[in-house]
Amino acid sequence: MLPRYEPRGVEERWQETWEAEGLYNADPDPSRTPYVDAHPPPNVTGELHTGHALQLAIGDTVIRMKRMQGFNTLFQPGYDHAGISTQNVVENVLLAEGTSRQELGREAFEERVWAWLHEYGGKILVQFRRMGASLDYRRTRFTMDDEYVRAVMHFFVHLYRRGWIYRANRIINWCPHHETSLSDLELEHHDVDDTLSTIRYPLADGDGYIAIATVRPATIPADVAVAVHPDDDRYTHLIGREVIVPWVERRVPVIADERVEREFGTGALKITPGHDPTDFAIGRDHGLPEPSCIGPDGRVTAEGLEGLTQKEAEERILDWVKERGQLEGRKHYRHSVAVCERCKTRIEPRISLQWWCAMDEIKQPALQALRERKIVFHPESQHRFAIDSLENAPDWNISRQIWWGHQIPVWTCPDGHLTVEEETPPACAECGSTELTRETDVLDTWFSSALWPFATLGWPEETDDLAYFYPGHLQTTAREIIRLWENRMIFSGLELLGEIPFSDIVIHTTVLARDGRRMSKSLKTGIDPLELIEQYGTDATRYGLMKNSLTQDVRFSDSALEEGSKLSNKLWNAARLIVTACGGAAPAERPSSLEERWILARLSQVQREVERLLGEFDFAHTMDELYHLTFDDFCDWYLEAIKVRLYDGDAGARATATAALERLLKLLHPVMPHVTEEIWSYLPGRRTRLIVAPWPEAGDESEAGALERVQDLAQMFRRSGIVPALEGEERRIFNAVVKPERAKVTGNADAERERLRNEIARAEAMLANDRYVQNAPAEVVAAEREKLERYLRELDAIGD
RNA sequence: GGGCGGUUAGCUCAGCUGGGAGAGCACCUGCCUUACACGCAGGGGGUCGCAGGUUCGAGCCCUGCACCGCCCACCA
Repeated sequence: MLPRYEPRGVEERWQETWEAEGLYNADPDPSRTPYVDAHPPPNVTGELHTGHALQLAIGDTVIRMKRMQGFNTLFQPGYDHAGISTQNVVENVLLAEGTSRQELGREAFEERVWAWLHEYGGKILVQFRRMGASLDYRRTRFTMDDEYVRAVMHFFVHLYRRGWIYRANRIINWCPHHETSLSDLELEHHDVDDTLSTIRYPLADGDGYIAIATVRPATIPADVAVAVHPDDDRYTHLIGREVIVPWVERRVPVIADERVEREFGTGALKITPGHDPTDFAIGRDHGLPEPSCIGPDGRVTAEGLEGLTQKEAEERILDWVKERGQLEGRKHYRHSVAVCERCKTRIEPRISLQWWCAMDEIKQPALQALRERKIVFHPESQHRFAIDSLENAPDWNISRQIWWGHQIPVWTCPDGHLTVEEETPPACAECGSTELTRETDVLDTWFSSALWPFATLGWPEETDDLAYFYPGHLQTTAREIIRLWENRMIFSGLELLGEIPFSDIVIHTTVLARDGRRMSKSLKTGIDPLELIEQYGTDATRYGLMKNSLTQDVRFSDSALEEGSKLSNKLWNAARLIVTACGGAAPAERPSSLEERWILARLSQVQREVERLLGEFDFAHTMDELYHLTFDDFCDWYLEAIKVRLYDGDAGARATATAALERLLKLLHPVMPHVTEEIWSYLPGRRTRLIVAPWPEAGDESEAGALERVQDLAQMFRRSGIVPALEGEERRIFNAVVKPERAKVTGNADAERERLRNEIARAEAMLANDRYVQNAPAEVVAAEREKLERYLRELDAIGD
């Protein structure tokens, strides 16, 4: 064993061994209790980032503890086809080749995607292995697997037959680059510098004008009205009259609607139902037409402006308006604008025929389960948010006009009858026509994600896996995914299987870049976990990531990983001492001395604490406990105290030391699996791998404080140089650890006496305060008295 | 514009139901003590964002303010 622990090589070796020996495998076994974490499937085109790494560390730590505790653990791996995202990647490849998906056609394009995926996709699972994640890789699922596709089709047909899926023409978010609809949740909002133009619309009867403010003059050709607030005195006399829309010179009415903000702009709003969500809502309520002047590609279609970009059309229209003296002014205006989260193209609100899933009924059981806390969020504060967002969830736009994904299983005959089946039907269900054409839209990626916890287990087939492993337990995810995914898994699970898919949701925090900004590829602020692993090792990276973050988003800091690195090295060297000194001493807890009873009690105490903390998914404090147990208690006190006895060949000390080390390794294994397994392999009499070794029984902890007095006096000795009056075992331990004959004292006795006298004076003053003694709880006062007595005794021990 | 979280040592963060301000890193001092110098021992350093209030006692509770971050949101 080398003096310095070197994770490189060791970690890969154990990762391969564990997997090869089948120790990650989970199979139904009625004699054991399952524990399941269906790990969030990353995008098939993705690469490991810090969020994944943290998520894996958290999930794997819990899974490893549960596995040692005897649960039949299933840590489910897989990846997601990520519709738009993947299509985007492959389209970029095509672009570089000078072609496009339109040129290839749909079938050839899909083949290209598959080909690309076979070559480059799914590599992220290789990176998952480097995090030491004990996923059952045999069970890797992909949301485009044949079985999974069948599950998605089944889900769609199920919802359709329930009457919850319908088709409707509504205004939706349209990405002109991908030429598809997007749900509200797939947008980002960016602040942009824009120009607000004030334009006069002349009254049709030639008597003055009404001025409106707009940031999008290019949509003027599709205006169908001008709206004002019903109580706006400036305009009430104009309601019901008509104005003339510039450029197209069409007469449209002035209407009244409360949704118009009187304070904004001129207080008059041009109504363009075809290109603005608010206008669309107002237009529907007033029964207005819904013309369009912008095509799916974002270019203008209005007469006289065909094929122009919106920018060009805007200039033409503004010139037109200016020539006629109708341009009242233009001013700088900064506001937030929706963009496609994938390509950052500005969203074009557009009326389009889409498939929807009605939410009213399907969400009710989920809301009830959440309100009854059958699912617990960690931290608790996210619980309210989950309920609120589900309560307010609008109908779900589930169709996308892209090519990569699950094609909607709806067929139409020439008469327009719809046939909805899981597999291609032979003929129209209504008229028997065999001339069927399939719906070209695909489903929203999250539609298939919603099935992850049970489609991975074979649903809709009634498999043994499903019966045994469903419902699961743990779910780890980021905050922004709650509405997109968590809520949808919950209502789908309840609807299809009648049970919640998991019991605990850990919302981990966002790790920010070193400078406090968000990690992002485009800003180049990202931190590559593989580089961290290269530098610190997997164990240290796991430790460092979990040490960070609890309630608030936290900046990435290397010092936490360095700490992890030190911990693994410290553990390694402690083991080296015990292994070399004890040789093949069989581990046995037979404490014959105070420090041995103490360390065993401390191990039990910390174990209970770790069990409690991990039960609450409090990872940062778990790291803290383990670090101090290892450094302060195990190494600096216990090992220092028994070192000499180990060298002297004391059989009891050797057996106990080996046993204590075993317990320490077990406590650390869930967090630092590799270094602990490596050390474990050096210990005598090994029967099983540590990964599947039984979690220890926490024992008696009554002597966990037994060394406190010696520790206090040792510190005092180092400050004052005065050897305290200690006897028996306490004297022996003091001499073994502190070595008075060799220790150089840095402080002095006078300073120590001074410190104690000050403490005594403070305590006496507190106890002399009547209001304190009368009002403070009795135990607080009693504790103060004890402290005073202790100070007096210590002062006595070093001589006044 | 809503909702949530934050503001504690030079840096990154802990401080559980109010009871003598903590950790790791960095810094200073002493030690190459035969497990580990990624070590051991000791130390310096903080009006706990600001202003009020409740209390015998406030980092923690209440009110107001100021910054910072995240999520959400149809003022064109």
